[in-house]
Amino acid sequence: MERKTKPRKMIIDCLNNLHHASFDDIFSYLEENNGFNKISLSTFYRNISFLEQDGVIRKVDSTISEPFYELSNIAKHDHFICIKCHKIIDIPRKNRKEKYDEYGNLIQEISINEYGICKDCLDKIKI
Amino acid sequence: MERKTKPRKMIIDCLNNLHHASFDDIFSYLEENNGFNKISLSTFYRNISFLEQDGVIRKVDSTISEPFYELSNIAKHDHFICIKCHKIIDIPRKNRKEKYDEYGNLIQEISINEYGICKDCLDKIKI
DNA sequence: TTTTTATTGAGAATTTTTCTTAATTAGCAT
DNA sequence: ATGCTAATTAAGAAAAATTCTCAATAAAAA
Repeated sequence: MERKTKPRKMIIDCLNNLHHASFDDIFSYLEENNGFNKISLSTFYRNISFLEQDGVIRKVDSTISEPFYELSNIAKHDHFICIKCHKIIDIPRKNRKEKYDEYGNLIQEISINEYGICKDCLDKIKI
Repeated sequence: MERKTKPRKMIIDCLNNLHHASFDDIFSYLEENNGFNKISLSTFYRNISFLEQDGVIRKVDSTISEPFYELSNIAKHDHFICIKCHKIIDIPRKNRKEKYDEYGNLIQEISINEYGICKDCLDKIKI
């Protein structure tokens, strides 16, 4: 049976706050928010994979930076990744359902990453 | 000055043949096609990053399997990845140019991975 | 509260990646 | 062709990342 342990709760807590966080981001968060108790690195590794296998969190790859994690209890969406500030913005996705492409392959899931310059960075440049 | 050394030529040779290959795939290829000479692991690591930095090869991430490499001297395209046989199929891409999204972010590049069941696997299931 | 058993923490063990250095070799000049 | 020079290699050492082991702990059930 799966138990709601402190490390697991803190990882979820972290992602509820940060929304997108790399492995190291999450680990730092746990260290900072765990008072004087230590969080064991091996426990951390174990739980990241555990939560990932379990479908609680989701790993997203990025060409320009570390892979990051997000909670998967939210609607599927695409990601805009700013090449200047590395901010990640969730982009709502139109409802896509399974369909066959023109070659006869059945597309069940699509993952889209958009790379570019976010509005904030554009504004800074213009000023 | 950059030299066309044997290891580098063989990596490119490998990708010319296999089109998509993981780190291990490429290393195995080099071992098998290098006669009695050994290829050093450190040299291999060095050259994979070298060729990647240099823009000769490109790394593509996949949720369901190891990241794979491909030559980058071919037109940009999307990828269909079969969740059954893990085959990767290049999908031609309509010409996409820079554009602003509805939030004011400038999209310069899009990476699309499609996951599903390829035609070959579908055919096998149907029979 | 007590019992049961999944989970933790700490460090050892393993695996992956990078670094170091003498020997080699690709490409240029002769 | 032959020799020169600097980039590159092979091999192993070193460092970094990940997994494993197991006694101690703590969540959930009784």
